[in-house]
Amino acid sequence: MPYVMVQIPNTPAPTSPSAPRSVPTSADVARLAGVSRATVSYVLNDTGAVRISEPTRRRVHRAAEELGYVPHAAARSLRAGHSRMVLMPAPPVPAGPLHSQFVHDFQGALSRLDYTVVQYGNCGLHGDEAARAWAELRPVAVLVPGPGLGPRGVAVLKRSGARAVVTFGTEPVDGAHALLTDHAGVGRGAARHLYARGRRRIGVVVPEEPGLETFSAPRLDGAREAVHGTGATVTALPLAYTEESAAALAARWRDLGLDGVFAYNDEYAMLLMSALQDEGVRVPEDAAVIGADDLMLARLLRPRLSTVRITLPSGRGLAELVDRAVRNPGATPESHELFDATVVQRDST
Amino acid sequence: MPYVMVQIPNTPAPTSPSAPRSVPTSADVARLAGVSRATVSYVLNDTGAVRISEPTRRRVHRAAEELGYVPHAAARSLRAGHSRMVLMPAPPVPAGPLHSQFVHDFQGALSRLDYTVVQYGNCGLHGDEAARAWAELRPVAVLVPGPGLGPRGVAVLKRSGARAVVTFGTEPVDGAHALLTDHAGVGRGAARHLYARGRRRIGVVVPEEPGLETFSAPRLDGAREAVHGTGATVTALPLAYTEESAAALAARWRDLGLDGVFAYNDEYAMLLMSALQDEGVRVPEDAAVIGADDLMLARLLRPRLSTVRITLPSGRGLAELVDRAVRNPGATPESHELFDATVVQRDST
DNA sequence: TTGAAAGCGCTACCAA
DNA sequence: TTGGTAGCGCTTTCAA
Repeated sequence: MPYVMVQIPNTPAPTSPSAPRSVPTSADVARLAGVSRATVSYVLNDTGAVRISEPTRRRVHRAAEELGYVPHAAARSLRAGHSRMVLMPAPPVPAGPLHSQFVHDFQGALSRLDYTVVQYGNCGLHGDEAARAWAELRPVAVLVPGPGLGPRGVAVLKRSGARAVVTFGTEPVDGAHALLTDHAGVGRGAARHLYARGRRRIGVVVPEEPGLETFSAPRLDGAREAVHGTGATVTALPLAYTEESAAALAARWRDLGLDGVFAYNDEYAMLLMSALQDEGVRVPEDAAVIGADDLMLARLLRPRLSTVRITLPSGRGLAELVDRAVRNPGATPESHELFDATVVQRDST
Repeated sequence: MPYVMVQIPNTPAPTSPSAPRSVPTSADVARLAGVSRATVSYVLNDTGAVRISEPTRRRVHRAAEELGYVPHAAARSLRAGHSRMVLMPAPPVPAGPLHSQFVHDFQGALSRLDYTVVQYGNCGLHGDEAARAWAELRPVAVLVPGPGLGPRGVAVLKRSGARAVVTFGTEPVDGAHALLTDHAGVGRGAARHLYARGRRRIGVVVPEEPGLETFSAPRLDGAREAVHGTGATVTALPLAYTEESAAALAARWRDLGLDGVFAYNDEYAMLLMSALQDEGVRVPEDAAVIGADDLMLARLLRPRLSTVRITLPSGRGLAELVDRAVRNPGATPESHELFDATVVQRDST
C-alpha cells in the first residue's frame, strides 16, 4: 500500500496552543519576571550572600511557577564541577531479599546525607568497559557489587573524579575501599557445623543459575577448607532452582552416599529438603541440611531448617563510610568485614 | 593517644607525580595529540561526515588512552539537548522477588535498545516534589511505580522534556501511559475461588508493614467486590510479617469464625498457614488458605498452597512500549493491563 | 583534512 | 539590590 510520509516537525511552532512548548530555562523565567538570569539563580537557590528584595523574589517565583520551570541538573553540576551522585551498578542477577533490603536502607541513609543515589543498569558491559560507562556520569562515589571491577577500573573512576570507590566482594581491589563479603566464611561455618554434628560426607549445593558463581564458588571453597585434613569429603552438587532439578538430585541421593549438605542458601535448602523428604530420605537422620540467610519462611518447614545467619550492617553505617571517603578522598582505602555469619541450629541438622 | 591532624590539600599541585591530576577533558587530549578539540571529538565519536587521516586518529586515540580520558556525559547531553536516560524511581518498599525479576528483565531489554536505565532512590520526596526532582535529570522517559504521581507531576515531567511517562498502578494517570496492575482482580479471583469452594466467611490478610497499602487495599476491595450480594462476608485481618503476629492471629482464629482466608501473598500465606496448623486449625478443612504470586517455595509446604498466579509480561514488550512512546511522543497515552491473574488450586483450598 | 568559535543551561564573580 | 558575563565540557557548523 502506497503511503505518503509527512514530516512532522518535532519542535512545533510555539504558537500552537496545546503543543508542548520547548523546555523552559532560567532565561525564560528571567524574561517573564523582567529580571536577569543571575537574579533568577539567586532567588531560586536562596543564595545567602546576596539579598534580593521581596517583590523581586515574588515575581521570580511566580514566573518560575507559571512556566513550570525545573532547573537542569546536568547544567548545574557541569557548572559546579561536581555532583552528589552516588552510583551503584545493578548486580548482574535479580536481587534477593537480603540485597533488596540492604540497598533500600543504604539508599535511604545516603539520601539523608543529601546524596542522590542512582542504580545503574548496565547490561552486558564488562570490566573496564563498564567502569568507563560509569565514569561518564562523573559520580562522586561508586559502589560496585561483585567482582566486576579491577584496579584499572578503579583508576579510571578516580581519574574521572570519583572521590570514593567502594567494592563489595570477597577480596579488596587495589585503590578502592572494600566491604568484604566473606562467603567463604559462610561455607566454612556451615561445613564446620555439619562436621561437628558428626557428618563426614558433605555435599555443597552449587546453583546452576548463571551469575551466582560469585557467591557459590567461595562458599564451596570455604566448606572445603573447613574440613581440610579431617578426612571428611566435600562434594559439589549442581542444582537448578526448580522442583524437577531438586527431585533429580534427591533421586540419586542414596547413590551419592552423603550424610550432610550445605545448600547454598535457605531457598535452595528448602527446595532440596522438600525433595529429599518426598524421596523418603529422612532429615536430619539420613541427611543433615543447612541453608544460609535465615529467611523467616525457612522456619516454617518441618523439620525447621538450620541456617547460617548473615547480618549486614545498617545502611547508615555504610552511608557514613561513603560520606567520610568522599570528604577525605586522600585517605588510605579501608577494608571492612561486611558480613557477620553465625550458625543457627534448628532441627534439620 | 594524641594525634596530629594534617591538612591534605585535596587538589594537589599538578607537579606532584603520584597525585590524582584533575579530570582530563577533551581539550587535554587535543593538546597532547597536537590537534584541536574538534578533531578529538570527530575521532572519538567516529563521526561519519568528516574524514580524519589515519595518523591523526592514532595520535588522538593514543593521547586519550594515555590520559585516561572519559567523556563527560552531562556536558554531552547538555550540548545535544537530550539524553537517552530512562528513569525509574525506586519503590518505597524493598522490592519483592517478582518486582526484582521484572526490573532486571526490563533494564536488560531497554539497554539493548540503547537506553540508559537508572533507578533513582528518592527518599522521602512526595508527589510533585518527587516529580520535580526526577525532572531535574531530564530523562527521556520515566517509569513510575505506584501511585506517587498525579496529573500535575506528569505535566512537570513532560514540560521538562520527558517524551514518555509510564505509570504502574491500579488506575491511569492523566497524560501518562498506564500499565494497569489489577490488584483488585487478584483479590477478586481469590475470593471467588474461596466462595466457589464453599467458603462464606472470608478473611483477607492486610499486611501491617507500611508501604504495602498500595497493593493490599485494592486486593481487599477486590475480595469485597467479589462476594458482594452473595451473603458471604469479608473481614480484614491485619498481620505483621513476623511469627509472633501470625501466632497471635491464629490464636484468635476460632473466635473469628472464619472458614477461608486470602492471605495477601504467598509469603504471608505460608506464615499464616503454618501458624494455623500449630494452633490445631486444619487446612483446608477448618480454614481454606490461598496466597498470591505463585512462589515456588509455597509449593513445598504441606498442604500445598493454592495461589493466584500473577504473570507479568516480558521486559522486552514493555521496553518496546517505552521506545515507541519516546519515538512518537505526541501519541495518545496507551493503557495496558500488566497483570494476568489466574487462580492455581492446590491442596490448601 | 583541520581549526575557530558558538552555544547548550547554569552559577558566581565583579561592577554598577 | 541587580545585571553583565565568563566559563564548566562538549559537539557541530562554517571557514580555511
